[in-house]
Amino acid sequence: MPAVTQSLPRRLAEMPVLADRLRRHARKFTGARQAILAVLRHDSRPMSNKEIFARLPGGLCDLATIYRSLHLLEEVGMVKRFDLGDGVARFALLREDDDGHRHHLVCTRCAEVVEIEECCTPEVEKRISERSGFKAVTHRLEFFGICPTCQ
Amino acid sequence: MPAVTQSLPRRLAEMPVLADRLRRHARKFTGARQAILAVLRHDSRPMSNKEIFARLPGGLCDLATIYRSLHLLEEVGMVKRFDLGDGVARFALLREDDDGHRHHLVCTRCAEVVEIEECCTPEVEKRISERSGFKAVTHRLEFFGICPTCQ
DNA sequence: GGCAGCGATGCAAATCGTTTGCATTTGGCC
DNA sequence: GGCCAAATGCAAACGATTTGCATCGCTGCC
Ligand SMILES: [Mn+2]
Ligand SMILES: [Mn+2]
Ligand SMILES: [Zn+2]
Ligand SMILES: [Zn+2]
Repeated sequence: MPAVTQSLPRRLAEMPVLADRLRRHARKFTGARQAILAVLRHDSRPMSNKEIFARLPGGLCDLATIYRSLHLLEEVGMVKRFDLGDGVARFALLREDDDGHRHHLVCTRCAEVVEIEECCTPEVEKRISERSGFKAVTHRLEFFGICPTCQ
Repeated sequence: MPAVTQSLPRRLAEMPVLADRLRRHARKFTGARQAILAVLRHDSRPMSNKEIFARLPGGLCDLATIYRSLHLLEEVGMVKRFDLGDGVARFALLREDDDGHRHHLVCTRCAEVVEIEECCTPEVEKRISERSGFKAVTHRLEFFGICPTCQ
């Protein structure tokens, strides 16, 4: 049980609100999507397609549908994609006013994931942009280590 | 032509020295490995297996051999693996006294890669370790943006 | 509430990067 | 030169993700 400051539990949107966000984008609120959103709402830890699939009531939908749904949810800004360095995409629900920028600490033994509150690069990003001539500079930062349990 | 400060050209080991580093680990200095190291020595930008393969004199070795060779070179600390976020592993030669810790700025349009000199997290890493109880904390940090050419 | 139409889904096959089994070759060392 | 473990070629296997296509089911509209 890592002692890191977890970000405060953000109030998660109710299902009808999520349905609305989808319809606003001319997307359907299907059974599969409802179930996927329910899973993501239940646990804020970034989850892979397979993890989500495994938590769905048996055979509710095909794995391909999960992949397609998460793409769509990412497009409309309802989920954020994370790359924790193991070649598997993970997703977490986003509040409507959240850009999802955040970082994690991942145990390299058991893959436990802890959200990190720091973002060390507010001004660094600007400095890099100025020096390089690159525009729209963003960053991806993840920490790795061995969790207390695995030590 | 990005204006970013490229890291100073580090003196690269001569081929015989590289051969030696391999033999010291009881590994053979084969034709394939010699060619792969030559490619990496010629261009310090992190390169994928396929990129290296493409620069090798026609059919000098199989792609599988490149994969195996890079694993081995990584094991003995002669190359460093980078993950620039596109699902393809890239590798760069390491000097004997270099741990290879560095960061990059990647153009999301044309994939141009620029090495970044900053590492914003010397003390952050320690703070995170203390707060989380995780040991051996490291980090991976990459920047993304749109290069001058692609803007 | 019923309907048409477009978006969504299931299923299977395809992709892509990477790994691996196995028979064969080769570099390093005496 | 010869031995032998290490290295290689080739093709098949893999795991994550994507896609083609026929079918199905939300939604907006009447
Ligand atoms: Mn940040
Ligand atoms: Mn760093
Ligand atoms: Zn752990
Ligand atoms: Zn570019």
